[in-house]
Amino acid sequence: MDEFAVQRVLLAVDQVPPGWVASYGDIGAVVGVGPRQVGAILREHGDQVAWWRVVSAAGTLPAPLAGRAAAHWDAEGVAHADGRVDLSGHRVDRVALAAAYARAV
DNA sequence: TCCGTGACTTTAT
DNA sequence: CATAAAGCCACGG
Repeated sequence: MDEFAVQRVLLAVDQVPPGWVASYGDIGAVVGVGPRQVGAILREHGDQVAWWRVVSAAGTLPAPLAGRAAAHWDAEGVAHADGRVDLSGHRVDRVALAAAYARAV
């Protein structure tokens, strides 16, 4: 396991503000790892960050996770239906995320 | 080193 | 909207 990649991914997820979401691809592009690796990292260290703010490009998450994320989405005002987030109005700008990440490093 | 696997993505049917 | 296919990258056997 590449611990440096883990740290970068967790830090990037930390830059997603409440009420907003990013896709695995967004996070991966910012920290320089493949989207699949982002998922693998969140699977093991997701409990340390706001994992519900990271969803697939289609706005979905595996069934069990979508169920638990729903409460957070409601609490933060993220529009969603049938376990699927509405990315049209809550997806963070990839450039802004990269900038926030750069400041946080 | 080859191969299967996965919280993925994009394009084409 | 549902499938399929190909690309993707790191990990473990």
